[in-house]
Parts: sequence; C-alpha cells; structure tokens
Amino acid sequence: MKMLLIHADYLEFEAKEKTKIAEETDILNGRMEECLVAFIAVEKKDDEENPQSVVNKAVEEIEKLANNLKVNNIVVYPYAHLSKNLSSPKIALEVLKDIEKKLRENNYNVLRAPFGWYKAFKLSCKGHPLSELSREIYPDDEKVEDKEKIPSKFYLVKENGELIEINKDNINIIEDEELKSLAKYELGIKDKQEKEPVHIKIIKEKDFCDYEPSSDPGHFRWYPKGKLIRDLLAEYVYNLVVSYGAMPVETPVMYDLSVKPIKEHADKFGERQYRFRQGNKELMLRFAACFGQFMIKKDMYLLPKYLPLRLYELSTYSFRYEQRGELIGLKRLRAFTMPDMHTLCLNLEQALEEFENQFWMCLKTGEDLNVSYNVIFRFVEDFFNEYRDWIMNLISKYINKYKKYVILEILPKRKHYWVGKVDIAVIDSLGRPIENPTVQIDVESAKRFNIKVKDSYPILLHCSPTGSLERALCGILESEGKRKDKLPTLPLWLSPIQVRVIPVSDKYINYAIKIAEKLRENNIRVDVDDSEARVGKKIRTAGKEWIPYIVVVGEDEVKNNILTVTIREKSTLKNQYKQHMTTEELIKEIKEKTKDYPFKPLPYPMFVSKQPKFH
RNA sequence: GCCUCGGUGGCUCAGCCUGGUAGAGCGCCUGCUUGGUAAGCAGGAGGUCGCGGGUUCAAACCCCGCCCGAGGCUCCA
Repeated sequence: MKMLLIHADYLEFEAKEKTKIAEETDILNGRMEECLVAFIAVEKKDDEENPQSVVNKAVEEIEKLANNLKVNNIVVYPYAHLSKNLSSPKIALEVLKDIEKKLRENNYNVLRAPFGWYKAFKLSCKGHPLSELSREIYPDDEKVEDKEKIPSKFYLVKENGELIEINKDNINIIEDEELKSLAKYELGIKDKQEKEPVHIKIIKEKDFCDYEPSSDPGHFRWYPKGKLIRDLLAEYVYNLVVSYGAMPVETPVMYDLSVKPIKEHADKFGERQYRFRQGNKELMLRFAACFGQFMIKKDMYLLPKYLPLRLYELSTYSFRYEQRGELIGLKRLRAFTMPDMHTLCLNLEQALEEFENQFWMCLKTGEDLNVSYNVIFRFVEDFFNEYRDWIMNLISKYINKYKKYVILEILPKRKHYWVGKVDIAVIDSLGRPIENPTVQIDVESAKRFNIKVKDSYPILLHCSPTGSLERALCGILESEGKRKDKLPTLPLWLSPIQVRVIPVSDKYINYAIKIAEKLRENNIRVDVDDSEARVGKKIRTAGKEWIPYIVVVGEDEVKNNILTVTIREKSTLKNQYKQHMTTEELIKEIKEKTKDYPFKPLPYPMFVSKQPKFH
C-alpha cells in the first residue's frame, strides 16, 4: 500500500462522475477542517497476501502522525495514482472501509471520500516539516507463508524399505534417541532448554577460540590450538576431495550485484547477507562458494567427456548475516569456513551415481572425526516418485552398513534450487541437531549462470563433506562433552598436544627432553611439563587439557629404559590406565593411529612453563 | 530483529534487593618441599565492578541509553 499524508487547513471534495467500479454511496461531497488527509492506494501484494495486516499497519501509521500533529480529524481518500500495481477494486474498498472503521473506533472524526468516482477536490496544505509525508506499507508475510506452505511429510525408513509416517503423536516409535532428536526438531517439537551447549565452555577453557567483541557478532578469534585444529581439518578435507577427483580453486569473497545471475542467486536468500556500497558498486559478501565456481564453469568450454567435473574450494570465509539472537557459539556464526565442492553432471543418471559416492564420502568424515551421524533425506515429491527405487536402494545400503534408520522428508513441491538432498547431523549435548555435511541435487543454477555442456544445461551437485569446519569442531566437542562412558577426547590426529612428558622431579628433566625430542623427530606433537608442580598435579593438568598420552619418567624409567604411559582413551577419572612401552612402541602406536591423517607440528613452545595462556 | 536473564582480578562465582573501605576458591608470583599418576604447605601481587549518562554528600548496588553473551521466539540456501 502506498500512502500520502497531508496535514491540511481543510480538504473539500465533490464526486462528479462514476467509473465502472464506483461504490454506491450517498456521500458525494464533503469538507473537513484542520485535518490529516490520507491519500491511499491499495496494491496488488496487499490484496494477494494479507490485507488485514495492511489495514492494521496503515491505521497505526495514521494514528502515530495524527498524535504527533494533535489532530482528531482524518480524511481517508482513495487515490489510485500513487501506484502502478493496484489491487482488485473489491479488496481496495474493503481495506479503505476497514481503515475508516478502525479509526472511528479509536475516536477520530473520519471522512471517507467515495471509491471509484471522478472527484474534484481542494486542499490547503499547512506546509510545515511534518505536513507532507509518504508511507509505504507491506503486508506481514507470516500468514502468507502459512497459506502457501503445504507442509512436508516425514517418514521413518527401516531396513525393509517400509515408510512409516511420523508425526507429533507417534514420535516414540523411533527407538534411536539421536534419530528421534533429529525427527523431533524437523517436526517442530521442542524440549525447552535453559542451558548453553557445552562446546562454548570447552572452546574457551581449552584456548581454542573465543568471541571477538570488537568485530561484528559471530566473528571469532582463533588461538594457536584452535587454529591448528582448523588447519588440520582443512587439509583433511582437501585430501579427501582431491583424492576423490575434485580440482581445487579459489575465488573472490565478494561479488558485484549488478551482474544478473549473481543478483538473482543472492536475492533468493534475502536479508541474510552482508551488502555494502563501495564507490559506485553495490557488493555482497559470498554466503557460499557457489558464486565464484559457477562463474568459472560458465566461462569454460565444457565437453561431455570432462564430466563429472568437480571443483572444490575451502571458502575462508563464507558470510551470512544471521539474526542477532540466532548466533550460538560455533554452531551458528556470521563468518565460517565452508568446504564447498560443486560437481557438473551430464545427466540425472550421472548425478545420482555421484550423489551416492559423495554421500558415502560425507559419512566417512563421521568416522574420521569420531562423531555419530544421523541422516535425513529430503526429496521433492515428483522426484521421489520417479526415482523411488534408486532412493530406497541407497537407503537400504546405508542401513545395512551403519545399522541406523533414516528420516525421509517429502516436500510437496520444489521451493529451492534442489530436487533432492541429504543432510547429515550430529546431535548436541542438549539433544538438538547440528546439521552439517550435505549433498544437494541442483536443477536450477546451471541455467541461471548459463553453464552449458554443448547445448544443454547440466545437473549440479553441491557437496560439503564435513560442513563448515567451525561447525564440525562444534559437533566433535558436543559429542565429547556429552560422553558418559569415558573421558572426553579429541581424535588423536586433531589433538593439539598428542603426548606430554612429565618428569617426576627436575633430576629427570633432561631425560624427559630426550624422549620428547625423539617423539618430535617422528612428527608427534609433544611437550614437556617442566613446571614446579608435583606429579599428581601435572597429571591432572594434562588430563584437563585432554592430552591422549601422558608419559611419566623417573628413576624406574631411566633404569629400565622403558616408558610408563597413561592412555586417556582407556582411562576413567578414577582409574588411570597405565601401560609400559618403549619409546619406539609408543611412536609406532601413534603413527599407526594417525597414518591416514594430516600432520602439523606443535604450534607452542615445547616447555609447559613457557606456554602462554590466551585467556 | 523481539522477549527474558546475565556481564565483578586470568578463570568460576559471592556482594546488588536494603547505596557508605570490593570478597572467596582456582590460576599466577615468591618461599618451603625434590616429588611416582586428577588439587602438598605458607606468603604475596593482581580489580576502569561491560561502556556512557543520570539521581545522590556518596553508585558494583538505584534510573536511562548502548555494547557483549546465553536462553526463548522467529529464521536457517
């Protein structure tokens, strides 16, 4: 709705002649003194969407101004010429009448000029700063969406391929607690939580990373240990996708909104982006690596034999201007690092084959990060019906391999760029899903970005095998933080300090250093606790740092040339698991456990007494 | 973005209601202790009480605005 508001000494009108849409009325002329005149055009979107909300907002605006100006007389004047996109006359009349009625109820003197007549009018505008104002009023979109939204259906899929529709009442048929949490979340069943997720405490306590109050909310600072973990994860995903056949690229973080496909793709995601003007350009910060990779593909001369063609980029960073109240620790940020692979597929058959491979790749990351994944497939109904056999076959392979059921969402019609996707989630310490790895079948973007293989538009797959690195870490920490069966720990290859050597007294410090150096030469992250504390205290400190191997050396070890190693994985808080082994055996064990994973050296001084605290 | 709660030495928190010299534990430093698997003993240093304004003779405390965090709502390509 468009509205022009005039504070006037008087307004006078006279209806002269009917149009086709004229309302029947006796009030064909009128005059009001000391009044606020509201010229109003009701628009198509008001009509289609939510007329009642427009009425309420318009009345609110008028009253606000009337209050300011201290006037009690209001003229409601239909004025079609304010808009080129008018609503139907029927709705317009209803809206105008409603506005008149509401204002009357609120004790204003209201004069409404007749709708659909050619009218003569005289107006005397007061001419002070507030005397001429225009307002544009948008309908609330909440109710609109409700109207448009046909809800999805959710199913539990078991090994025999049976689909059991799940809803609020039968949710307990899902026995797996984690999968049930995921289903509950999807169905909008919420258990109220008043606590914060445990990873927030852990990241600070362990000197991984922290909030940066002098940036925008949701942008973090990373300390050496957290930086190490992120770098290791980055290298891990790089190796994973490159050995799978992806070609790494790097593309800009910001894009020009005057480029049509960029603008279209960006506009789909509405408010949740950083946009800014620089010079005479309007720019946006990328919220995923799609933009740059699509532009590369658009400019390539693509032959069918190149396909499936996979480009990979670690988007450091992707930016999303999430709502302020929605930012939570590492779970939702405004700047995050997203491994993002896009695969061009010749046709749907090839796309399905790729989808399956990429799905298995996503699941493998759960094993490497030592987290438990829960799977939800989402398909648009038509697509599901057409490829049902293929889908059910994939699901049954998954169930056989991982011994877990899956959730299946069927969407009545396509509303995003994808026709099918899989989301893979870790359940956090409060029973809420952290959705992370994903594969999506995109049938829209190739056309939008004019990516052509010969003369046809290929299918595009989006895949992030771990999801954002920050969220991956979040998932690991939440999983460990909620552990009851044993001590929380990071996977060995991700542990910032893998081994700590503790001399029983400073007599043995040189021996401890010798051991540490030997480990370090073998690419093991090791430090030496040279502090003045007693052994018990040093063990406790090492335990609080989640160090996987603690080597205590004293007289016995020197004499027998053997190490006493406390292995965290096999210990509990009360019972430390200790094992005697030679230095070579320890090295061998660690090398064995980390052999398929990236390595980076200890980013800290080797002596504990020299290691700074970051908080 | 909205609603609720919170922000006090490096960390965890008490004090605020009822205004009057800012507290504890851990950590840190120093000394004693030279030690054997999750907190040895003693002493000491360390605080713009988130920021800005207001009320008051006097503000960590009362009032207003803002910033930051958590929970809830809404959102989540």
